[in-house]
Amino acid sequence: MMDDLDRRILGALQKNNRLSFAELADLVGSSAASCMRRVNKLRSDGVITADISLVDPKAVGKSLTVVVTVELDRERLDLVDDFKRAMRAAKEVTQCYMVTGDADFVLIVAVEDVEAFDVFVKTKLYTNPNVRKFKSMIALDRVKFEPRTLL
Amino acid sequence: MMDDLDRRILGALQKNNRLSFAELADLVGSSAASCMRRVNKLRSDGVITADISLVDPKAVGKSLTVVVTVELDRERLDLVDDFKRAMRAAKEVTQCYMVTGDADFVLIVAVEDVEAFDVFVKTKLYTNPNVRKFKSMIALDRVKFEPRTLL
DNA sequence: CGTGAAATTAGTTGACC
DNA sequence: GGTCAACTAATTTCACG
Repeated sequence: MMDDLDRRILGALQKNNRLSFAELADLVGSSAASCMRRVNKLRSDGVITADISLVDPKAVGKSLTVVVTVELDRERLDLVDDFKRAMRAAKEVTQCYMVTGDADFVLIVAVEDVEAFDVFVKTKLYTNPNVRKFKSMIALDRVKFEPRTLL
Repeated sequence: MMDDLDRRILGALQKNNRLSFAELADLVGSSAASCMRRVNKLRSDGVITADISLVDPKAVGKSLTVVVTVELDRERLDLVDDFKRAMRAAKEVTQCYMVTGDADFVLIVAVEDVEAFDVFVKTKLYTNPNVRKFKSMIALDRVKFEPRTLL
């Protein structure tokens, strides 16, 4: 299973995955060889799901982030699955959570501008017969974005 | 500024940043040298904000994701800044958006379990005098998580 | 699990078209 | 911007303790 050293390694790689194994070993207090073995295993085991660059949305013209809460008409299992599929396929949707509470789904939508958001709403939400209502909250500030899962 | 080749490079690196420049060049239809120059510039220009590993939350015991909407008491600028600072400092908060609409802030909180979420709520929200109310929506399914900013 | 050494591959720099 | 060559640094494999 996973020990504390693995957790420290994951903590470091979630901040920076371009460290050399020597640098990583230094950070977590181990040896480069051990770090390499562990990191490779973490990748093949699917603990590390991807290694990616994060891009500043504004720098690439996606200056509008919108948080959308969605209520489905009724929560029949096949309708829910349909909606999930649609959200996975929607390029504007960077994150989608199925939730309990006031809403059924929460979306994080990244688009160029309000026109592009309008297009998204009209083509992906209004046209979906399962969507009963939705609320849009436009992000004024992306205060924090650290897609980490442990410290 | 940024041309189409830069955008293709960013698109590729947002899926996988462990490609060699030769592989990257192949993918985007350019040369390794050109890719290296561009990627280094994209990093130094802050277009690429970070290079990180994504970790499966369940694999490391953070099986609970909660979307929290927060309303502040009044939106005085100093209070807003205080709240932002607190959220940036809160290890449980992986994302924080300041928004318009029904809420003032939307948080994505990642914790081990409901007890840990309870601790978060009590120490970071209830004790904050600026927080008027908040609503928690527990994620039943992390349908999509692609922290990309362009396709 | 850690070390060190050898082989391989990738990153980096500079000269050139 | 592309190509090539040369150098440096990192990854990978292996033998060993």
